[in-house]
Amino acid sequence: MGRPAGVSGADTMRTIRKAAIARIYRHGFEAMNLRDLAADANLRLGSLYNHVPQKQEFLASLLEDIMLELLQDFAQRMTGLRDPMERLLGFVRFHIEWHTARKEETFIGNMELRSLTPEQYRRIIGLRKDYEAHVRAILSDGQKSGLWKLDDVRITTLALLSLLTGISTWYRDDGRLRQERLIRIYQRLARRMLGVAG
Amino acid sequence: MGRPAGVSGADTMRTIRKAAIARIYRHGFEAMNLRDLAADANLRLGSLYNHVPQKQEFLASLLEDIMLELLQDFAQRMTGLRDPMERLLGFVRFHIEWHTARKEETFIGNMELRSLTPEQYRRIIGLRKDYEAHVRAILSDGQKSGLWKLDDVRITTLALLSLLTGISTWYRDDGRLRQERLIRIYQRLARRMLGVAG
Amino acid sequence: MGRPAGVSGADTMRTIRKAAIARIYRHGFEAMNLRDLAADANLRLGSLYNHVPQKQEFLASLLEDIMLELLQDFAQRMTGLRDPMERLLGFVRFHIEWHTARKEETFIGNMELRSLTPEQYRRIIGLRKDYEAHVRAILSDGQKSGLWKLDDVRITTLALLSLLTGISTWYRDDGRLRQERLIRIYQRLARRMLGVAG
Amino acid sequence: MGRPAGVSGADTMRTIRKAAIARIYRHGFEAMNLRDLAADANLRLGSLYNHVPQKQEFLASLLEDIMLELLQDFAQRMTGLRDPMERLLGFVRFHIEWHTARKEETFIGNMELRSLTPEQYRRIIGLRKDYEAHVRAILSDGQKSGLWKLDDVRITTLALLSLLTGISTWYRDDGRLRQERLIRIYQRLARRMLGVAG
DNA sequence: GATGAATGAGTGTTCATTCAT
DNA sequence: CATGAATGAACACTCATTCAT
Repeated sequence: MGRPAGVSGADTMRTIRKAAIARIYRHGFEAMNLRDLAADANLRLGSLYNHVPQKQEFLASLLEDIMLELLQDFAQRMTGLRDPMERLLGFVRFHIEWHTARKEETFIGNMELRSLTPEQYRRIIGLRKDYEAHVRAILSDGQKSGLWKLDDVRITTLALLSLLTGISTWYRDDGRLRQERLIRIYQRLARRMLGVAG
Repeated sequence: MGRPAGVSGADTMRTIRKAAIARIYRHGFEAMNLRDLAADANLRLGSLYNHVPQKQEFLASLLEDIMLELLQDFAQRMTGLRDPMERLLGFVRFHIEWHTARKEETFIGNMELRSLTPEQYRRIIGLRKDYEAHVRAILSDGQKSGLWKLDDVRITTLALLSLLTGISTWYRDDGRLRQERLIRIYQRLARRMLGVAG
Repeated sequence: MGRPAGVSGADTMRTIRKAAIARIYRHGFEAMNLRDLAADANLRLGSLYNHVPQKQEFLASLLEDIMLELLQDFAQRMTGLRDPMERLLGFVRFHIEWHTARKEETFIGNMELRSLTPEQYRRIIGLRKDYEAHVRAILSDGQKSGLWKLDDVRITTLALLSLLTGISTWYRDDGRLRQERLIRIYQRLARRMLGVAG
Repeated sequence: MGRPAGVSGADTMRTIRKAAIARIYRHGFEAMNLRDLAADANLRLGSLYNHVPQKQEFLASLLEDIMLELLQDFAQRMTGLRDPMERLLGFVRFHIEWHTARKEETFIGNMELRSLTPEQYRRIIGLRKDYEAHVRAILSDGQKSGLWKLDDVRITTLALLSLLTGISTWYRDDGRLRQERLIRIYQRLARRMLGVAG
């Protein structure tokens, strides 16, 4: 009943988060019950609460972490890129790589916002807006420097994000398209959409 | 107690469906409880079952109806259009009009598939594929007739659908953009994305 | 599973309240679990919630009803009595009769105040103060009319109430003292305590 | 982690008991959870068990200690008093002093008996009876020596105890009455109640 | 002696579903 | 058709207790 040998809290936590993401991805947050989640982490239900506060707050922290990681990885990838075109292509590549490698995370990051309390919703949606703002900055800079001429930068940002994020709804690792090819196709679609010869 | 004057069964049914769609839209199917739904239709919980089968089957029928209406409206709108470019622009207009006018329906049509049983899932997803096939046919025909030259028709179909459907995640009736302008912008984005001068 | 023949909601409610009072009396509110309470009323746990809102709110409503009944019965009994001495003796009789006939109710009415939320506490304690005020009025009137001469009316009120209410902690229906004799003894103690020859 | 400097086991124990008494006083034994209790003593839950046996047994030992202290302090105070009247007044003073100085202890000593196991109950209630017996002896001796003439010594003992113990339900250290005055008032009430001119 | 972690047995509460009236 | 009431299965969450470290 006490602590088994060689078990660290941080490890357990990681296992729980992974399992939660998988479960939420498959059937949604509401449909995930904590008994099963505990079982995934080789715990009894009660033990889960040594790691997780409340189901509801757990979701928020999960989504927040996902968004923070996304932002951080994005920042790192964009480091050093100046030219808007270069940044555009870099962004497309990054977004697809992230959204295919972290398919489950991004999916629930988009779907489960409605399961948040209003307060939590504001917290997470803020991070989302940050990401959006970075993308908008790229389009805006390209617009200013005459690289492309858009009807509406704001709308085009949202359109571009929808276009790319949509991938996560059908992408399968074992699908017929190698990821590299997928990136090339979407980079071209993006360039064209902005009216740059592709 | 008998039926209150002036209330017909079909009306009640419509009220229930509307209320269900609104509730599912806001917080998801799992989070909709039937007592509240009944209240929306001015019924007590027990009475709901005079109109609705099982919660689960109710969802399936809701989604099916939505998809059938979408397909039917689409077919009607496309009638008489031959030229792929004309069809493309018509489709963009139709899709946006439908997805903004029926924002809640389309949203749950995309989100709640995972709440279906496998059997129901197959049933509904089939209709979805039909819609997709119609769109793919447009792109394919344009490709054959040399109107545009796409890397991958299948992928581009999905991309186009994501692009357009994404609108329903942020569109607000009272937003700054009139719908007509939105359609124009997206028609241009679509044309450009296919590599047709916009 | 539906409603059994000949069962009325009001009857069930009465049964539940009675059972709850008995259970709370014996082991306290916290120790009363709703599964057992339901069983006392021949219900399954879920059915209890057709009659009871929340455990917490149920307690408050129980205590409130007890206090309201006490006040009402008190008012009725005091009707027509003017002379402070008559009222004093009438009050002693009433209080003992009520607190022995309704031993369980009064006991939990005194004990379970601490299980209330602050809000509920204020609600109930207000009624209690009303009862106290009625008793104080008797002592005060007697003081004014020179029937007795007390050091402190307020304190004596509390003392008198403690004196009488204490009975409910040891009184047993099958005890050696007939109730009538008990009343006589306490009436004498009360008169004496106020300094009136007994 | 080792023991922090300057903290002895006995101190910790005292802190825990104090905290327990305060918590039980406020919301009852059942409502006191050990995690919070540990926190009060600056401990984590697990560490509590280095000091405290079982929750249940802890309560019994708490109540027993309280009763033992009461008895011991009572015996000490009564030492040397012979005359029943002197003993009566001495008892009233002692009881009030103890029950106001140790308000929390006496309160839970009266309230939490029902949370004991039958075995523990017998153990504690025995001590209570001892105290009662001492008080009864005073009344009985006074009766024999003709100091007062009571209808029923046993009942009057209980009445006297209720009268005095009731103070602990409303007494506040910062209240309007100085303790000395309170004692005088109650000594008078007691004398009068026994029919001795006050 | 202190701590983090695990555990099992509850415990209140929700909810879809059924059915006599 | 509407309704009140019953039911079982689930569910999130709590808590006393234990024990390797």
